[in-house]
Amino acid sequence: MLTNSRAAYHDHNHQRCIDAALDRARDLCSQQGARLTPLREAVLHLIWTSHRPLGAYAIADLLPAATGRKALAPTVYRSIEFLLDQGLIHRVASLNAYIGCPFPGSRHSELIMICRACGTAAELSADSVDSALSDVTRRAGFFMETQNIELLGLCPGCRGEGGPS
Amino acid sequence: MLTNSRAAYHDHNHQRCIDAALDRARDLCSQQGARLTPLREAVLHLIWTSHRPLGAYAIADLLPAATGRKALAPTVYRSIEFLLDQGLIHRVASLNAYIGCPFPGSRHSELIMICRACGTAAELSADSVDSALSDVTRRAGFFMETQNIELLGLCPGCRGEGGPS
DNA sequence: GGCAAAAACAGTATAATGTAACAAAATGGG
DNA sequence: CCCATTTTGTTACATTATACTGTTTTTGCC
Ligand SMILES: [Zn+2]
Ligand SMILES: [Zn+2]
Ligand SMILES: [Zn+2]
Ligand SMILES: [Zn+2]
Repeated sequence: MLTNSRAAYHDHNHQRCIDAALDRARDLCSQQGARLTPLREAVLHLIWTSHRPLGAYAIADLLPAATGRKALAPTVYRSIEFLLDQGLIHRVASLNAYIGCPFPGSRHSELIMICRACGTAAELSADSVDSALSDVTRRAGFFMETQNIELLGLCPGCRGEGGPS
Repeated sequence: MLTNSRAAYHDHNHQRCIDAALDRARDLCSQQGARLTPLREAVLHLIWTSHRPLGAYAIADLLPAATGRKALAPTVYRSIEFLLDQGLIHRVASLNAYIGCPFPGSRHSELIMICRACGTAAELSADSVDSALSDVTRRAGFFMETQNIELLGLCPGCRGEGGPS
């Protein structure tokens, strides 16, 4: 089981998350011959500002303060497309928003747990889920290629405060 | 394992799918004291026209021919909201579209298999997936409430034609 | 360095999806 | 029938995303 839930859901030194993500991104891009330009890196940095998915127009609003240059929708979406292609971020379809991938480069299933109270999202990849999915879909005659799993619920912190026991 | 993949992915008498869905809808709504008005029933009927998810504006375009009255976005979205609340349809977030639920009324996980070639979507509910998900999310400290699983791949028909063996 | 090709970026306009707010009509119980 | 509630119609607008055109920047090559 591979997950960043520990960091996402508890107090932690988030600067280390950011630094690690940017380091991984630079490594991966140079390996792939992909160009992590200042703009793209700024967008990735913004997405990693927190563990909450960030929308494209929110990124556009935040970019000027981060880079000094203003950015309109197409510019932001081009960067997002690049980051998606490189596997550095994921799109959260149910929120129309984007979240940094904590383990890019490694093949992993895409399962996102979203807290409905605080909005924090953590990613999780587990063989047990993957094999259960492969198994039942194959029995249904379906050849699964990609998966998009978005779970809504309560994170450990928000569960304590007035949520279920 | 509960699924409508057999019907969705193979030749079948689709009129029976439609009739059965509308019958179930009428039953459930009368049980719940919910009002399945002509408009709402027409929207449900349109969504059941095929096993491909249908967008809200496509429904708006098709409604006049189906009912004689024109329908604008808010009207369509209100009917959609009603049908979602009653569990008669599901929203497919990755497509911004809506699909009829083949087993409304019964508690079931929401797992949709979408063929990227023909667009057909089938629903599947399996205990093995549910328990694997509950297990790994609980271990991650997450209290799962609702799930939205959208799988992309190839249906049996499209897999044969030039797809993988 | 100078130059051509490719890539990235900027900007305008517009498409597609979804919602807020209020008016009008239908429904159903006294 | 009369009133309260629900449903539907209508206008306006918000949000998310893309098509397209031209400009700038970068890159590889000489
Ligand atoms: Zn962090
Ligand atoms: Zn990931
Ligand atoms: Zn059918
Ligand atoms: Zn269903």
